[in-house]
Amino acid sequence: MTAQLKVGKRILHLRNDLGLSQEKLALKADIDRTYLTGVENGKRNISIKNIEKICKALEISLKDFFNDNLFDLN
Amino acid sequence: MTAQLKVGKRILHLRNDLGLSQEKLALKADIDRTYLTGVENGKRNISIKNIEKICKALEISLKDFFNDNLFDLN
DNA sequence: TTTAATTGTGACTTAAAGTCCGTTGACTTA
DNA sequence: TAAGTCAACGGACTTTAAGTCACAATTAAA
Repeated sequence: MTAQLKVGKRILHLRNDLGLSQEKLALKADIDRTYLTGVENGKRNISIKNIEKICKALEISLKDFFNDNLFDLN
Repeated sequence: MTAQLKVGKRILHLRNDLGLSQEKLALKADIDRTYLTGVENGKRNISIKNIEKICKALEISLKDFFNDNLFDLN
């Protein structure tokens, strides 16, 4: 699994926890809804700036965002 | 402090722990030497793919890379 | 079973990422 | 003082992520 897909899965999971639609989250993060779709599906090689934007909208630190088994070695 | 700068500081710190020069690490990570300089100095908005490349070269997981006070909530 | 909300896709432009060439200055050691 | 390593920087490129759009497809709910 690529890193992009891991990031996408993580965002999807956290977004569902908050009960937000892609559109609501995209608005909150000030990014395009269809871009967020691409990120969640691992189609976009997202940058640290946009990861940070999304983390802020998800109300989570970068530390906690990556603190998941997904991001363990292999 | 921007997320880019935090990433740069983290890479620098881990690189020094391993006693590697920028050039050695860049070679190991298969990225450009001058690009790594920019990343370490917080001038580059690095993507998740390249963060992963550098983490592999630093022999650390993404989870551990971001498991640092730098990446706590403000 | 139509309507409405939500998510996914392809294609595109443009702004920036990333590479490759080199130079410079600081520091170290022979 | 010459030679080497290292980090930072710059110009000129090529490649790719960011960002947007119209529309299709899926799901929920009425």
